[in-house]
Amino acid sequence: MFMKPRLKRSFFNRSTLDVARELLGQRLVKLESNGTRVSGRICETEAYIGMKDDGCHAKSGLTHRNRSMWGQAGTAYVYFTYGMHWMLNLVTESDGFPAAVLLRGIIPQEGIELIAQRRATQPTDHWTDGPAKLCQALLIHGEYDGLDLCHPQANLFVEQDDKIADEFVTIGPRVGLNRVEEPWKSKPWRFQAPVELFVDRGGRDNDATER
DNA sequence: AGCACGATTAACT
DNA sequence: GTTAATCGTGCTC
Repeated sequence: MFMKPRLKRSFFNRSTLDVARELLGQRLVKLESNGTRVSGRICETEAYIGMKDDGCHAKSGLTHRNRSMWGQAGTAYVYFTYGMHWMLNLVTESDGFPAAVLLRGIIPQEGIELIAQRRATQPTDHWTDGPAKLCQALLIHGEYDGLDLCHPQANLFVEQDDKIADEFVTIGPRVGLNRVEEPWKSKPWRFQAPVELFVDRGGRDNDATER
């Protein structure tokens, strides 16, 4: 099994909307300390863009909590919310401009046994279909805030994988922004790819197990 | 110093 | 569809 290249900083150092769209289909990988790969293909993202965006944490200016958003593209912005949940964002655009893409869902690919353990109380379909759920599955927490995913030795990164064609991408408003004002509340900055697109159609060793 | 609330999840009626 | 869980953060007094 050959390894695909990791996404470079030039991928993240672009318009946040482009990055959010293009991340669909790409593979989020966590390398555990024993070398085990736990990964999934990204199927849902949201863009948060600058201090004017009322839905973006950067709206309140630079604080201890949100400082990672001002970092260079490819930096992780991991924050804690609701007293119990961690969320993973990937910082975009130029160094000094606060913007990031929230990863809201992945389709499990590798390390399934570990994911099953970490998400043991929930059915397969709901292992990684939410921003806090995927952080549970990959054990991503505050120590990852500020991590450079483009550093050659980072144990968390995004690997190149097959793109998702435009015809399959659903674009709509971001979710969970209850008290956010218009026009920000309704900006179509959420990108989704359907789960069916990621099912393994076999073709290699598992033809016999299909059908 | 106090307080309202959150880029959510899981359990429950 | 409704709601408890659970606490750091940012804003007001």
